[in-house]
Amino acid sequence: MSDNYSHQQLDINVDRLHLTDIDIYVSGFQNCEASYYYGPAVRDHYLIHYIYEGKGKFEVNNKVYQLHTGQGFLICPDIVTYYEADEDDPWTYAWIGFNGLKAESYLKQASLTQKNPIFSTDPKNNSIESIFKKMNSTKNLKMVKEIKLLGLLYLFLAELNIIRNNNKLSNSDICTKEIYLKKAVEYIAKNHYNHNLSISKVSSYIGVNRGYLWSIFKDYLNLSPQEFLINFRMDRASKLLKNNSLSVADISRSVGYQDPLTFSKIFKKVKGIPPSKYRKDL
DNA sequence: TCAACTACTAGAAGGACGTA
DNA sequence: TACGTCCTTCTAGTAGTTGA
Repeated sequence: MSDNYSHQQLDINVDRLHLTDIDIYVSGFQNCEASYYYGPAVRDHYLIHYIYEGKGKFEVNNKVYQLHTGQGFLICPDIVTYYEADEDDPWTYAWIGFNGLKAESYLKQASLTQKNPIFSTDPKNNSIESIFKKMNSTKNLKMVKEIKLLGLLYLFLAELNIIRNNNKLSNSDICTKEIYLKKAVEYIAKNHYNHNLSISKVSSYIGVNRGYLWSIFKDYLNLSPQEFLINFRMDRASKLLKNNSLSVADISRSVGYQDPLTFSKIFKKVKGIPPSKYRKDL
């Protein structure tokens, strides 16, 4: 089973699947020097930059975007990007990095995608800028920093949605296949992966034919439903192995395998080493 | 044309047993 | 307790088909 999956539309990477809707990775602020650049490089999460002032260029997918004050750009996971501050009027920007089960979906609702990574704000009523300023003001906080950033990120996505009139979107605008896929992923993730779950049960729950569900998974994730489920279980098991009070048998039952031997075999196949050795190497 | 389904076959899951 | 090998059962993958 390959670790690298190229996906047609959703860009969901199984290695980075989260059990939460949104996980905040990083946030920051930078007053760049002339011609300061980053890349070409890839990120393992979504990263949004907002330009407070100045100019610069952003390159992705062989396209070059000349950007200025009040604009911003999205970097998607596993996509090579390059950005550089202007020589005469270098930009000052803020950024926030995140990932999660609903990251892709929320960005899409705000019309921010790999193919459409640029956004612009209204200078007369710049609610986006005030949100990023509030994000920057959390830098000295400790316990509540992530919670506050999470709230501000949701607010940013909602504001962007309003700016682009995407709040008029109805469910009928969302592809049926994506709804099936989302329901399947949620069914697996929300406490069904740790039971005796088969792909037939998932397809029955959604109300589509198993073969048809397989083709949807392949189209969007370049994975079969079974591969997705196994990857999800092994990812969860890897996290549980950090807890030394749980035996391998306990963990195998916790991720849906009644037989610890079967679990060990599959874990070794996916991760390359048996669970006991994986724990020792931690 | 494409969403959705059918049916055949390969291979994954898991049980039994042995070993360290 | 954890893992390896062998074997059987049955589930999942997918090419081909249907029908709106």
